[in-house]
Amino acid sequence: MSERVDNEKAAQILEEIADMLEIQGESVFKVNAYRRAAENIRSLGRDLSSMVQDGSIFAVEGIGKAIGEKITELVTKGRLEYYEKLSQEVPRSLLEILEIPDMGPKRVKAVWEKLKVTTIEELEEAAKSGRLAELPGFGPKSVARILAGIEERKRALETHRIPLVSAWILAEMVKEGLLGLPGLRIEVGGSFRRKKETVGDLDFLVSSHDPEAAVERFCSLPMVQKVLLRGSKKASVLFKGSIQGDLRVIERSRWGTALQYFTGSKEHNVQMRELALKKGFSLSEYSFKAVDGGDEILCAEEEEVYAFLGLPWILPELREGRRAVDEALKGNLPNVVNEEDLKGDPHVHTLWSDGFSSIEEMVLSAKEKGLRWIAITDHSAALAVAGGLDTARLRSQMVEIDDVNRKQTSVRVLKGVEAEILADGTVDVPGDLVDELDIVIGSLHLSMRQSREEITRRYLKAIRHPRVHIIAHPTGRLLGQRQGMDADWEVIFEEASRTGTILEINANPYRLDLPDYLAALANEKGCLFSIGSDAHRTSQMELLHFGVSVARRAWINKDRIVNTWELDKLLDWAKSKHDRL
DNA sequence: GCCGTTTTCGGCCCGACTGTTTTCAGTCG
Ligand SMILES: Nc1nc2c(ncn2[C@H]2C[C@H](O)[C@@H](COP(=O)(O)OP(=O)(O)OP(=O)(O)O)O2)c(=O)[nH]1
Ligand SMILES: [Mg+2]
Ligand SMILES: [Mg+2]
Ligand SMILES: [Zn+2]
Repeated sequence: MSERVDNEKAAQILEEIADMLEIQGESVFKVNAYRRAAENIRSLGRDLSSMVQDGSIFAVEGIGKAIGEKITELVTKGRLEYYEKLSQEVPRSLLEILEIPDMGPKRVKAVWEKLKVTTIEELEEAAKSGRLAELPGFGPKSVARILAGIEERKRALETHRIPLVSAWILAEMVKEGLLGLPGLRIEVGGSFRRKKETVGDLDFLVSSHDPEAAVERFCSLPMVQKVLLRGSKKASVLFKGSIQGDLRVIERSRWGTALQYFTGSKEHNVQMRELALKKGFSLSEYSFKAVDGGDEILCAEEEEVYAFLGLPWILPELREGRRAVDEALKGNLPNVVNEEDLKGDPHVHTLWSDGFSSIEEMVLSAKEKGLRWIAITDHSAALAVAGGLDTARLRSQMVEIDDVNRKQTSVRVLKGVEAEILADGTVDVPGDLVDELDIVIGSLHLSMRQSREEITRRYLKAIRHPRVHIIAHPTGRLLGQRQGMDADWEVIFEEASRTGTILEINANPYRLDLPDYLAALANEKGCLFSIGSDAHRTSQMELLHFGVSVARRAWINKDRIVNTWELDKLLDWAKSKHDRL
């Protein structure tokens, strides 16, 4: 019996194949082809199995005949002979050694062949016994670095990616610590600037009149646990908490090319550099250099880099993979949403259920943010654990909302509910009051461990409900804590699109749900979106921008996001749902 | 292994830092 191979699993297998091939000494281009295919599969919203069925898998960038056939075998049979054969040849534990800093494929191959080392424990033993230092290319210093890497790995248990919001706090501390450098310009690049939901490290780009001092200050920041590497132009450190920090120092006149480089993604950089080569220039973080040895062109701002290649400036959130340059050349970049475009927040909790702020406090917070309306959407009765409101309490809440709306008019308060989608797909909408509700959110907190088929059926039923306007946090994932539910998202999104049921991008930074890659699929299916703070206290309304980032990363045009609509349009849209069924 | 408004074969981004090396390979960003 074999398990269903989902996209993530398939991507992992392709990455393992890449690692194993690389250890065997295969061509880096072949190895990169597997890595690129894996990366592209991760960004697919559609299930591989359905793409194998209709053959569209072969149309995915970076997937040709060989890899396409392997994926086909993998998802139809649940196993892949080529992978199993490779796994026989290359011990799996060698792939763990690859995770030790400074242990790349060449060195892993060397210790395996010459010292018969296949595990981290054996590597540690070989290092301590002095055998490792005798290998060509190794010496006392590299052995010490490797041992330190092994120790750090034991200490940190898991070197994992951290949520964007946690990185934010650390980044602010680092920036503060560098204040006062002469002529300082600083920006966080990498996945942080691209607003990826998690970041693997923090990448700081700095220019200063005193570059040496910049490196020095960075390496001696109080939150630095260890300096991993330090030169005149860059440094890498391990912050306390085992998150890595990379610093790159650059002349102000080269800021544009440097920021473009350090923002990535790697694939985007490669594509930019390939495009430059086609135009006869070699692009690096320093400049464009004419390949024929002619002039060097410096770019002080990022816009100039893109302009030089005939491209509009590309938003960092769009710079994943190789899509952005292709679409930019065709003039197909999305008209993305900005936080200022949001006129309201359609998902807010209060003291009435499991929130910690009153309706009035939430209104005040919304007003400060410049919002013109919010929807109070406390939980429905079925979610008793979260203090769900029965009909009587909901009626009382409505009285309070009317009252708040009378007292002030700057923020219009909508009457809503976050209604539980029950195990059989019926929605816990309070029948008596349904005509008085402006907005009904349907969401699922109970029986989340049902099968893929059952979850899909539940959502389809909820989407077909004439009163359910928004489906909130569809996958139910909690970053770093809980995997999202499995469901046939393609079918769900098609039905949401057909019925005009709005899909939420939950802006809570531990949810970000829909996640970017699924929101992108829903966008292709023509769905509408709402960005909801799901605030349970006033301060959480400040988190809306995380949802904005997800929407941008999903290439959604702002007119598909209902927060940007005039309120009347949204209310009309909600009222007319039965016409679209 | 993938890919192609100059290609179906011959390319595939470019540079910093480290340690070990007598001139550069390996790793990483
Ligand atoms: N041209 C080029 N640029 C690279 C390469 N590797 C990394 N970069 C650039 C682009 C990356 O966004 C940036 C920072 O590298 P990181 O390894 O920190 O990656 P990134 O921040 O994108 O993702 P992360 O969340 O840290 O794993 O450096 C490369 O091989 N070539
Ligand atoms: Mg990074
Ligand atoms: Mg980095
Ligand atoms: Zn909620």
